[in-house]
Amino acid sequence: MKRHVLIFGLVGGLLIATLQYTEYRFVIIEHSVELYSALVAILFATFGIWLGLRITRSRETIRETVVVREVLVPAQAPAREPFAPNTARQQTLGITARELEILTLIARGFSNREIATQLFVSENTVKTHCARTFDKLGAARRTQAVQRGKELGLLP
Amino acid sequence: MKRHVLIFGLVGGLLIATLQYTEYRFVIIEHSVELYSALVAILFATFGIWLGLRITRSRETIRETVVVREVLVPAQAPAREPFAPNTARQQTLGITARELEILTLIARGFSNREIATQLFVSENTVKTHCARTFDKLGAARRTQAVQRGKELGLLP
DNA sequence: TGTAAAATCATCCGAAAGGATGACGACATC
DNA sequence: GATGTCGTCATCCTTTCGGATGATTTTACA
Repeated sequence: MKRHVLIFGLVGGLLIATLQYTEYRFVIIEHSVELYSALVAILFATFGIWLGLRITRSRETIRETVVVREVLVPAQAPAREPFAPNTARQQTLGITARELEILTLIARGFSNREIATQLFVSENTVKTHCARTFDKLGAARRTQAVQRGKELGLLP
Repeated sequence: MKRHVLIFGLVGGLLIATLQYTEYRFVIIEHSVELYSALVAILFATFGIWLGLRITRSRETIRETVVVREVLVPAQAPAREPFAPNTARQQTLGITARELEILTLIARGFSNREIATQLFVSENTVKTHCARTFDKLGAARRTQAVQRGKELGLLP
């Protein structure tokens, strides 16, 4: 709620500031009353809409809790057929087998250190592979690399 | 909620009062009406956008879950496209809608900062949600959380 | 109206991850 | 033998993550 006031105040302040800045270039106009009325109208129209949406929202939450019961179905991962990575794409991207191997381990949620232990290499090596892979995939983070890998068919 | 109305009205009234007060210190030009209108339009457009985003955000999560339930009824059908998160598992794990929302964004490869920007919250908040989600999933890293989420049918 | 759950935000601190860069050996190929 | 690729390892530095903890606000509900 503090934010509401803050933002409102900000908008107001901005308006005032702008008006003050342009002070010398403006004169009072004859229709200012109508203008202000319009402003107030807009303000309260928006406010009304906001209020309306807010009220109707509480009803939908009730409907939600009613329906909750009828579903308890697990509905889970279908039997996964052996995954075949897209080797063509891998080659066009210039991703080596080792890099894909490490990307797979990243996707399984391992840290660099854990990967290094599993592959019997140093953590620095893993990081190098990571950096190269991220570069080839255009990723900045490992989660992004995993996502890209799945999109490109490199990962299951 | 009643307090919202009060404060909104108060701030609004204050804004109007300020505008009326400064009215006497302004000068006019020929196109002031257009400029004025444009200014007000821009301001309230911005305000409206913020408002709209805020509203849709709150109810989106709710509506989402409702739709999801209807889709989930035909259960074990493999039709892959419309993904239905495993709500039962989500509830047994105590993962809230917001947490799942953030987990989804993590899976898409966004950083905490990016997620914070998208959801209009602070990075600290995202981190809090992350920590809670990781705890509930028994994950130590975000990649691991994503992996667990997919295993449990929370993510596509 | 009071309460409990969610969501929000913050700060401190250490660990993990990432960027940039250089280097070295194994191996294949031309 | 020169060249190129790949895998390996390192250092320095910055950014991002994650853990722990406390606080306030919002929302739903009894």
